Amino acid sequence: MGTVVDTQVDEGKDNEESDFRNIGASDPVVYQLVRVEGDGRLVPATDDEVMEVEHLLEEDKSGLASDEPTRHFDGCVSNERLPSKKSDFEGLSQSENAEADSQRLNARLEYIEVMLQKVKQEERLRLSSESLNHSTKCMDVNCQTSDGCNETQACNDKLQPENTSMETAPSSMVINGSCSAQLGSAEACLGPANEVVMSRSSVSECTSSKPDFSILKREICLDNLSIRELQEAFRATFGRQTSVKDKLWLKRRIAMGLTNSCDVPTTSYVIKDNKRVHKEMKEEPSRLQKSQTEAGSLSMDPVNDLTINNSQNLPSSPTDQTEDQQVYSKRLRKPLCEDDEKNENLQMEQFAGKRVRKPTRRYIEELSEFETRECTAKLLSSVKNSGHCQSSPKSRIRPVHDIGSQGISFATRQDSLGGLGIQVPFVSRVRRGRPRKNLATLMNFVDERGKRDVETINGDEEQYLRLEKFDAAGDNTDDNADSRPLLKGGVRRKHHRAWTLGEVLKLVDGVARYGAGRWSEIRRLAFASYSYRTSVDLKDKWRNLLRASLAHGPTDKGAKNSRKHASIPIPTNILSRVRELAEMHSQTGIELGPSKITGRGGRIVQEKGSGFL
DNA sequence: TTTAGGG
DNA sequence: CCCTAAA
Repeated sequence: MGTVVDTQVDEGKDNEESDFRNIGASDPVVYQLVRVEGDGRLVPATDDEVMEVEHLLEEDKSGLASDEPTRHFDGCVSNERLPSKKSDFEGLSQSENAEADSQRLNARLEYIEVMLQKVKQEERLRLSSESLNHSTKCMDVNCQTSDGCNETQACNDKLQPENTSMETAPSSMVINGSCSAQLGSAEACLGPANEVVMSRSSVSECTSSKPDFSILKREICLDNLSIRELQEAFRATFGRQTSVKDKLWLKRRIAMGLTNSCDVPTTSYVIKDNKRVHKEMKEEPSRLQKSQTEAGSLSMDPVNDLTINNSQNLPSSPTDQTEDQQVYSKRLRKPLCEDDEKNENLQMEQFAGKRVRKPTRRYIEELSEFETRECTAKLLSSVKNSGHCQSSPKSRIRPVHDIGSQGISFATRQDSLGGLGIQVPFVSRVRRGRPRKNLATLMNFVDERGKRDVETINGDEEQYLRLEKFDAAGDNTDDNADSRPLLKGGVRRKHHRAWTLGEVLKLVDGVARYGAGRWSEIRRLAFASYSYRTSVDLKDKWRNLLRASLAHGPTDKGAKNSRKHASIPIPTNILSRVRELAEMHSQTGIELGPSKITGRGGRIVQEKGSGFL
């Protein structure tokens, strides 16, 4: 048994790995102190490892332990990369520190324990009177399955990590079919450890004998707690009341508080270079292992670790699906009874996937505020997401289809939210305009030259640069202007594309040529290369130009670049030209009604031409 | 679909 | 930029 926890370190399995370590000021890998049975010493272990151990413990406890599990375990572990870091840990006397730490923790836990007990009681009474449905059921199931199912599935998960088509999904899925309840609950035991159990406490088991128990040997299975209990725990932990009713939130918070760390189990993904990288702190080892390599490259700094887990941005490729499946199955750990009406909130969990940062309590609390806001702000409703944070009954039933159903790919961008540099999903707006409807799917593959336009980097200079580019490159076919997938019901907004001087010029020219109002034509002819500008855009822009020109100086001399804010300071000359065109147009429009038509040939342009050009 | 306007 | 009414 004890051997199990053996944390071997492989410093630089591969370069990436080592880089990862070096770069990250803080280690993204979560360590838990695991008490090695036998000598009782504490050793740091990754969640994955703990997870492994858990199975064993579980078995032992249940007495059903057989050699098989162990065998699996060994196999798994040996294969794992065990990314534990020995050197960086807590200094030399890690075990000592650990001891002290865990003691403090224990104290707290005990307190909470008491509180919970109390609440439990009440809860029970209440429940009994209500003739519980799920919760009770769940718990029961939990008991029975915790031994057998658990390990079985766990092992399966590991044994066939790669093999994950719908059909071959881990046993859990299969089982799910026959008795979804069981499955869900079965995971409960594993779940706690992975999901929201405080680390740094000796690993203990979720006893099957006490399914109903949230507290087990220094470990609290928050998963099994009711909201109320969680709140209670929260209070115990933070010393203040909370009205939050979101279980996940509470659990996370509590876990954070107890562990005094932000390394609360949460899955997070990072999308990088069109590749989705998983950063799973407490997920299946094999997966973790795989992703870590990639993840490593991403974590240039702690901040990067604060990535939010969101769906993939690429069209679901086979691999993606596979991965999702896996994740999905893993996620099953969540007891059914948890789902409740909180599905929505569950998604918050993903945004809460912040890590690696000074785990001060203060931070934790602040974070909570932040998260809350953030979550509500963008409720990612992709099923997938919900699947990540927790499996909802629904998602459980239809794991894969969600990918397809959405058919939308997500991209992430660095969001400055809270200055945390969080990865948030790109919410894109499908252009209503005709141009790229169909391109949407292709967009992802289009190389993003146009992307450099990305949000006016630095205003003016950039603008001008672009102008030049425009002249040089002439046509930058970037159709994928907004390859930002749209969020389900979210606010979709077309990627804001600042107008470049070049565009403005073209527009003006176009107007001069074809006349204002013939936007579609202008667009077609003059903006052929700017697929992202629709006739409406042109129209709007023109309107703005006009407004600007008239505004700051019909006198012509008005302000040159009285624009202090964003966009391009449109050169006065252009503005005046605009105004002229406008005037001319109004004239021609009214008086030269017919000429307007002929204007095409006769070129009202001339007039304007004389003025400029 | 394209324009024109309001938001 | 978005959304819509009109054409």
